[in-house]
Amino acid sequence: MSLWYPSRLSTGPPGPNTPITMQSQYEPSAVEAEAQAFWTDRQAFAVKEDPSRPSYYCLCMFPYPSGRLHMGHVRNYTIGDVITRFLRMQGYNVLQPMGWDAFGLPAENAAMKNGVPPARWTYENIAYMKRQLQSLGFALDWDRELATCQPEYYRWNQWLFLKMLEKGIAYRKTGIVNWDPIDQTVLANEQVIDGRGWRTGALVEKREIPMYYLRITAYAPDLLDALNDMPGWPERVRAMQANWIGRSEGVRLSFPYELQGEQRLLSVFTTRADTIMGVTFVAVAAEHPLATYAAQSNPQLAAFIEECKLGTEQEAEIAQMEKKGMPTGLFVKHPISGEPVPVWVGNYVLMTYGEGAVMGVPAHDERDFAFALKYGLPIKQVIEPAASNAHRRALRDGVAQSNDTVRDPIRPEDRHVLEGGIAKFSVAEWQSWYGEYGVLINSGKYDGLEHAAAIDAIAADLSAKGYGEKHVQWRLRDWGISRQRYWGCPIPLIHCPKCDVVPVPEQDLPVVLPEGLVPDGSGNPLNKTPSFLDCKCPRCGGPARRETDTMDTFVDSSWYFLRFASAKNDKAMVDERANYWSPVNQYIGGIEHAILHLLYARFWTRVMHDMGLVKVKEPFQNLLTQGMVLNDIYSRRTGEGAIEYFNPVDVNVQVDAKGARVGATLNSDGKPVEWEGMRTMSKSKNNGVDPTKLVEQYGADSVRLFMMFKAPPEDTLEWSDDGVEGASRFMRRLWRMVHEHVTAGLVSGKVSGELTDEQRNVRRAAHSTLQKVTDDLGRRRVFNTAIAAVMEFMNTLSKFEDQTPQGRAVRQEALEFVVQMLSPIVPHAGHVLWQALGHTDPLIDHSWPQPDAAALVRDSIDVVIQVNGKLRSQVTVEASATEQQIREAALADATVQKWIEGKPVRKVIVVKGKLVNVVV
RNA sequence: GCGAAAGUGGCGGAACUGGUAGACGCGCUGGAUUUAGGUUCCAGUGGGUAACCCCGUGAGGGUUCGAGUCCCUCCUUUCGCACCA
Repeated sequence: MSLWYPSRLSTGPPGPNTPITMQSQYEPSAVEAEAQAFWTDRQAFAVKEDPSRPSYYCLCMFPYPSGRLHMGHVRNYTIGDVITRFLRMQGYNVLQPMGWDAFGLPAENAAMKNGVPPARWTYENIAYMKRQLQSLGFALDWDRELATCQPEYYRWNQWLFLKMLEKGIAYRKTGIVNWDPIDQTVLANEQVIDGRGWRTGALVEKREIPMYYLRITAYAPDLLDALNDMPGWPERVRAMQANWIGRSEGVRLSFPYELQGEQRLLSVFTTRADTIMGVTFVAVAAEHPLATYAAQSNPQLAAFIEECKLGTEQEAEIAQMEKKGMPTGLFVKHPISGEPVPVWVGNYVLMTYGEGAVMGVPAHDERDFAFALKYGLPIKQVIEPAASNAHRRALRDGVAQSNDTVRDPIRPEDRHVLEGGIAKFSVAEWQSWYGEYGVLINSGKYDGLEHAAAIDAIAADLSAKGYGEKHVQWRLRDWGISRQRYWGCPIPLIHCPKCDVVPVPEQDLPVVLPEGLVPDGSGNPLNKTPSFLDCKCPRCGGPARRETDTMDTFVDSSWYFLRFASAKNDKAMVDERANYWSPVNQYIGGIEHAILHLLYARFWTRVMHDMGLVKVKEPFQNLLTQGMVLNDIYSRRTGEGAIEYFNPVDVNVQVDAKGARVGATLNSDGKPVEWEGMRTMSKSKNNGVDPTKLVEQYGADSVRLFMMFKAPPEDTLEWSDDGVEGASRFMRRLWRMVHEHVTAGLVSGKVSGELTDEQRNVRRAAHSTLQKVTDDLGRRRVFNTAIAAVMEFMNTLSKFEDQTPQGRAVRQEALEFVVQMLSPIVPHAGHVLWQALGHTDPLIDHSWPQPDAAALVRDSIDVVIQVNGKLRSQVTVEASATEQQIREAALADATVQKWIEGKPVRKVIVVKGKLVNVVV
């Protein structure tokens, strides 16, 4: 239903100077209803593969259907929509799909709270959130919608998992999980609070259970190398991924020992083999076989090991907890000196990284130092650190000469103190040693060698003895995908008492997850569901039991973008259409996914590529990581340490005469509340903003405009109601400007003939604004500066009052530019204003305008003049002025003369078209 | 702890390639319109100073004719750390 021109789009253009009746008031709800109805009726954003046109795949990370859209979603999808609409106007065949990351823990938590099956909760959330998305006017192809909890989707997880199993990419081994002994259930990390189960408060135990892993480590070198060839990704994301994959070159070496009459080896990996003569102990993980052996005859040690096993597996916590250890009483032999080295159990040694054992060199490693100091272990210096940063870097990079002098050596009197046990030296002294490269001392035949040469020599000797070799170690671990939970994709395996683990045959896929179950917190409900559990062994036909573990939800999100491109194919996981659309040209989502999701998707795509399913290997060509949305937090202490949080809309902020914040009070009682700064919107801090209410109050366009204007896409965005108000004010201003113009009669925007100076200036501003906005939206992908440029131009245009036919033509062209430039951001208003300006073609099908080079030409340029680098004056010169002419004009300027009076001019620097610097 | 990033007016930000610091907006101040509030419009708004000018981009050094931008040291804040998604 159209409120303004019921038949405009079918009856052709009005004649020149036809009086126009346009609603004088901007009513966003009516405008948005009309534009959305128009797009829906035409299925304007459903796209087909068309090899004759350049394709563009613009994708935002699909949401978890948590119940309601939050402002982070709105920001994410608005960025994607602006890019989509801009590129569509540039002539691309643009795919922008949407779906739902529908499996996951929150649905189970909701089920426990409300007794509603996760499936129902999820589908209701999807329905609600879909309406919210539609109200924001995103140019989405809803024909390709998918939810990962649908069997039509997850059957292909299962299918590919079985293929991976065949190829050895998927395999079974044991892994450690958090076990709640009261609820008899496995907990996620976020369900463990201070080492206790979130519901039961029971001390959480670690359990080893069989799980399935995907061999992502086999792809580690390729995943790392390819990062160098991904210019469309932010540097920091590539750096984070590279660190995560963590390639490190070093030496794997072994400490021989005798146990129960047998010769064995204790292996460690180190990047600092040059410090090997400084080893004074070896630490092993609590789970290490040597620790287990020693504990058999040592109850104290056994107790300590149990304590370690209770501890966290989380890297962040391990790194920050107190380093504790206990001697095993066992000794191994130093692989070079043959001297006995004590073996300790350390709570900071991870079984899952490397060999589960580390060599301790207290003099040159911070953690080892802390450990040695605490337990009175010897500290032996074996590296003389280089004095200067430059020299240190040179040593590290292997470019230092071996005869480079080492300045500022440790004084000999400091040295001997260290060799006899607990050191009596200052930590400041010692700190200059650790983590540094230098020249070896106290290392026998290796004395005098520098870092790289020392490692070479030591590795060669170890290799000759069979005690070690150079080795490349990766930090990346294989991807454990088993989850002992209900609401996920079933792992398609069957346990047969006779045949062990048997894959579900391909023709029996999908293994459908029963949707009616309600988890109650005591383990996976699938284990109590015989209709799911009981089955026949596909191999022997005997009674068997179905696997009840489900897959990590990162599996679902590792290939959904390929499925969007192969939507609704019930015969295959993906098809030729995926090759038309992929890679995703622009991927947009939160920085919090910088490592895991993006790395898993890169891995999964490579696996599909290697199986010949898709041509693409690297799934995301360009990546934009949008920042978070923050809001103020207001609170009040309510005695007994309890804190009550108040929503910012209920708070009145007091400011001083300059507008600086001086305090805040609660609207309802007028009493002060405390401002705790700005944080991400959350329920617990009561600082959320409901997108639906905002759309009702201001309209989707104002909300979109505010979010794009407030901050660059990658930065955090601070919510402000005043800011949305400002965006709304701008929309009314835009509306009024077009209204005033068109009610005076329509004119053509084709400008020809002689223009006055003012007309030329306005026209130049219009075209240069268009040039800037095109660059900002396209190459730079920043929207706040594009909007600012349009605002600035509108300030110019509002001062232009020329009502001559020529002046009105200039204004018509300018307003058409404004509406077009803003239309990716405020598409509803754009749609209606475009018609108001007399156009019969819908704006979404109109191509993006091109600036006219002739309109951009300037006759004169303002040149800034500095004297000794300080701004002193300004002159206007002809655009064609030579460097010599600019210099003369600058020196002739009266103000400049005053500043250089009596001083000889030493130098004059001329930056063409911009600036002159006179040095006196 | 390790890894990654960011610090510019009262606030969000702009300055893209080393070249006029503070565009644009919010807030604030004064004025016009209005019965009033709101809306709208006009003017002003980094600090110091009577003024000329001086000082100013987290702190301190450096390179340069010229530094928010490049280099070094330090401080603060935010994000990630493998079962939240």
